[in-house]
Amino acid sequence: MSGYDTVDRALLAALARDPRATVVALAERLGLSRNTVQARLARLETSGAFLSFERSIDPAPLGYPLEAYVSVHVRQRVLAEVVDEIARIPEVIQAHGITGSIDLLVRLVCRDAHDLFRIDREILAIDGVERTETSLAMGELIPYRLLPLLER
Amino acid sequence: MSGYDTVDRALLAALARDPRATVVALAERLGLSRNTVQARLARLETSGAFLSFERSIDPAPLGYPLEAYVSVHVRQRVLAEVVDEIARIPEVIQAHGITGSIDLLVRLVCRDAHDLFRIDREILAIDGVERTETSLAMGELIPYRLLPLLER
DNA sequence: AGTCCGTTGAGCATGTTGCCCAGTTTTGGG
DNA sequence: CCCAAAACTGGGCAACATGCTCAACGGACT
Repeated sequence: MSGYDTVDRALLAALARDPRATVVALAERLGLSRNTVQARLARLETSGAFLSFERSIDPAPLGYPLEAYVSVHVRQRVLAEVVDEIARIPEVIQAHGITGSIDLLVRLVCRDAHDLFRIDREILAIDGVERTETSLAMGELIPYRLLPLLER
Repeated sequence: MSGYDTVDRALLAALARDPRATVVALAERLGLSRNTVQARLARLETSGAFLSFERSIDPAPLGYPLEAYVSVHVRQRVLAEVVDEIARIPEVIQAHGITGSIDLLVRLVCRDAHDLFRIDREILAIDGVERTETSLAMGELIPYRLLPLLER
């Protein structure tokens, strides 16, 4: 299942470098035939190698320049319900269940600090939420990247 | 600068729903002329509305099914150096400087729990790192999304 | 030997892209 | 209120990429 061979990784790396690259361009860059690249790309696509395109849209120009992580402690029994409630908040863009003392790590974007407080209160008001801990992301010190992993 | 009008947001939403949609398809879906859509798309692109394509590549099939967040406490003076060192670890896919007691929130992927421990030790060994707190992401309870924000 | 799989080169119809232009509508400032 | 700038529209066009098919070649494995 996990089996990507060297060619697949090279293809993904080339794509990561230049997402707009045409199939023919990728083919000659990798020294492969256009047919091969097309087949492999199709296989990668259907095998689910690509995530939603939403991840590539920058929330900042939309008016949400700030990103924050909110750790949410939840009464275990009602975790599912709490998640449902949190999912209703549009500013929440992702949430992970995590190990450790914290139950939920919620990732959200907001317009400003005031906005963040509002959303935080909204989460706190949810039944089953015991405590939250909000951390404002000040800067992306290491910008999202996958190339180091692809190039190994 | 932040100014996206209704049409831009609709365009982005349509794109988020169907990333492979052709320009003509988007045009008729929005009831606009192909020329307009093409112009707006070009403007969005050059204005930096889109982030790197790497974000749309799933690390899991690459052999890294696990994701983890590591909170890193750093001696303030050497923050930059610590970030440089952490950036050398290929499994690190992102890092934010955040407010609160924690200095650095590092996001990484790994092959398994053993792998995670190894990387954690690697971070701990960096000069200037005082303490780390590792949380394994158990599941994406709310999958990454931007549509709720686009649709308002 | 025989079979399967990935690759290659070729070809072809179709659709999309990127660009041009002129005319019309909408927008915002004076 | 009017004018000018900006945005939108419809049309057209050449170049190109796509998706698909086919036959042929090599390597790996039974």
